[in-house]
Amino acid sequence: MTSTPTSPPRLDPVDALVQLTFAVQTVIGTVAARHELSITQLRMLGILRDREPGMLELSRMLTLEKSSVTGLVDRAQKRGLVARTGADGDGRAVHVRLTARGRRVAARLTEEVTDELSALVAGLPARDRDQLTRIATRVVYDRAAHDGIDLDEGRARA
Amino acid sequence: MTSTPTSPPRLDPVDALVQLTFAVQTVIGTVAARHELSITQLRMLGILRDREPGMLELSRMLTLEKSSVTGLVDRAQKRGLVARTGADGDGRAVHVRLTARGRRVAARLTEEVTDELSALVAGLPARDRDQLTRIATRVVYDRAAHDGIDLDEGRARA
DNA sequence: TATTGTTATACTCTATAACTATA
DNA sequence: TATAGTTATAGAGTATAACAATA
Repeated sequence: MTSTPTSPPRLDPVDALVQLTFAVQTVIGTVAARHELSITQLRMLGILRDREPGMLELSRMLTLEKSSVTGLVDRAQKRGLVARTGADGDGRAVHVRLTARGRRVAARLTEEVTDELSALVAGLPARDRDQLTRIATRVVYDRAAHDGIDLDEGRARA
Repeated sequence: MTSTPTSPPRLDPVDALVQLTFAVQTVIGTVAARHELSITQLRMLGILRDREPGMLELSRMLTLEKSSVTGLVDRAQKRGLVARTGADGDGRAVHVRLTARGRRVAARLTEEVTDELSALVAGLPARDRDQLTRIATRVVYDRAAHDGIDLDEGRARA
């Protein structure tokens, strides 16, 4: 033991970030499982809240192969959460959108994740919570810019 | 567009945390995939760096069913990364430990994750990186305490 | 009886490769 | 030819339930 009982714990920067991530993933996974959904399905529903992407577009957003997305959408569709719509002018393209039921489920998931993540950071001083949000936002935007992705692209509204 | 070009983006606190998490998971997943490992296998190897837990203990640390861990350890064992050792006094218990090869792989994974996560936060001012580490550490320790888990329990050394 | 671990079974998730249909 | 999407196939990951062995 090199630390005294009162010294604040100090994790390795990488460990801290990784373990924070696993904690958040566990929270999200628990919420998803409560609705018999996987984290991937939850992510997809989250994405579809304000977009109606094509399959390929969706695969890029989820960082998955298009064939994986076929199965993902198949299963969500079978459960009445999403629908495929034959698109605009392109006879090949298919767009994916939430059904009314999917929208209700997505809203509920958002609520529950918000509640549980709020609980996760409830022990932090308000100032630290703000810092965390600010810093996380910056990392996310920096990364998106680095990857040439516009986070607001294709959204229904800003 | 409600924001001016120069206003810093401001995500919803929950979105920011969730998206940061997905970004980190993507980084970890990429490193793992490079070695043909899943994130779960990577996590397990990380845990085993300084512990030799029983199967049940391991399942708790990974938040998985014990039967899931059986398969996980089976596959890692088949690849020569871990070994099962019949334990101390208890004839039922099995302990899991890294092989020499597993240890080398774990070290390499740690290195690569460190490099890539460093890149992820490289755009942040040093002060923000420190804040992120401090806040993440606190969340992780708070959560562990909340769940009655001692993060240093069972470790070879502090 | 309770605990530790494995086995049997059934899904979901994922990728690769080959395919269909449209552009 | 190129692009959007699906199908076929195979393996990993996961849970539930039933089981074996030890405590």
